[in-house]
Amino acid sequence: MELRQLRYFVVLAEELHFRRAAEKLFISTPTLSQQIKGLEREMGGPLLIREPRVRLTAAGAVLLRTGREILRATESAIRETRREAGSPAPVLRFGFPNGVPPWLLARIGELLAARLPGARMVLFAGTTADQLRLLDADEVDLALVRDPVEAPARFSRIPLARAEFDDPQAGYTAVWRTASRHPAVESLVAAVRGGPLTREA
Amino acid sequence: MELRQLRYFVVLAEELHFRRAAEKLFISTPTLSQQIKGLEREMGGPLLIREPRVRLTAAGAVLLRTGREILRATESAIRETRREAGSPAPVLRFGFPNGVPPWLLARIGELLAARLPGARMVLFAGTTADQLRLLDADEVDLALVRDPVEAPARFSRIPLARAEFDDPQAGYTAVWRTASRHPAVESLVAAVRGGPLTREA
DNA sequence: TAAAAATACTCCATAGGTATTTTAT
DNA sequence: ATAAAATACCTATGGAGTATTTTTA
Repeated sequence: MELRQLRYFVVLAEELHFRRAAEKLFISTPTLSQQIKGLEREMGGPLLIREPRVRLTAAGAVLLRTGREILRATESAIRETRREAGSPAPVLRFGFPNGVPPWLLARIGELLAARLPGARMVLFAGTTADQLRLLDADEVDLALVRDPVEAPARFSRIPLARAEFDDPQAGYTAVWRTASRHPAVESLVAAVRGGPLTREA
Repeated sequence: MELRQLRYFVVLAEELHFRRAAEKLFISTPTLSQQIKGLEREMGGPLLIREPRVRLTAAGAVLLRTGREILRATESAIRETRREAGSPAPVLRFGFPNGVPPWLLARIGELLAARLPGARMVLFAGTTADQLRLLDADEVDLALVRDPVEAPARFSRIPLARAEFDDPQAGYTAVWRTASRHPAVESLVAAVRGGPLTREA
């Protein structure tokens, strides 16, 4: 068992819906299916009944209870260890364009909290042009910009989400200074790496 | 943070020696180094002082305490969930040749316990020829045989350890029926996959 | 100079993706 | 007809290996 599987399972057990859970986790449904199957094999039986509606089995209920406990303990361990290491709770200065879908900001906040317990986000709204200027001036650590982006080489980027309701072509890309070693930036990029999230409406 | 990193760190914190810890974990020292470094990056500071002797930092001590707690909670969660799933504690019927180094049996037992809490091993000693016969008769699930092995196609195999003190050429290979879906066999093979363990005397 | 940990690289298992099928409402 | 989950297949990240260097008793 790995914590990743447990994080996935707990979200799925709360949502009781593969697609919604996968969206919350910034992964695809097949990936979620696959990871849950792996967990079920290790547990020696199904954790969820899939029909007619997704619901927990007795074993699933046990793993939800104990799993939450483990995740809570993990966050607390990270927080305590970081504090003892003299590492201050990281603050992510985060720029975003006007009109960004609120759910996207919320998801980013949740991801950050799960990876770096105690971390804080400071938000800066502004146009895409503003974002790049703030990045350059080192006034934000990470910026969300609307596609298409032309980012100079000193910036790194990763596609984050495509907002279909807005414009089929318009998506959002996270941009940061390549030189940045900000732990929250690293965590977020690691968490999101691999796949843009698509969410309708 | 993943449980794998925590398992590695706890063993390392107990051994206070990279090579010995790596052996216990059936991995190489560079792999251990790399995983511990990843953990240290996430914690924002060193967990161990490496010179002149490996010892814990204050942050490392915190992570050792909390990490043990998390691993204990994880084992308990697995055991409870498996019980609720109606999955009986798996019993691994394990054949081994006379003269196998005792530390190898002990390591295999530890690995099994970590992956499948509550699992039991039933041991069968005998010659290599005995082992293959027992496998064929489905009287053992997994057998350790001395190299070189000629195993028919219906058997799968994975190199486990090379006993250098015995004969530079002599190693041990784990063999099981390819058709076997025994959870303990799968767990052990997953745990060991990737690398033979070499241990002197 | 021996032993321990870290680097430098290479490799591959598997987490994760897209496309498609199956199943149930 | 539609939506949800699973399946099939492919890609590529990063865990793990071997070989080598650095460092310190």
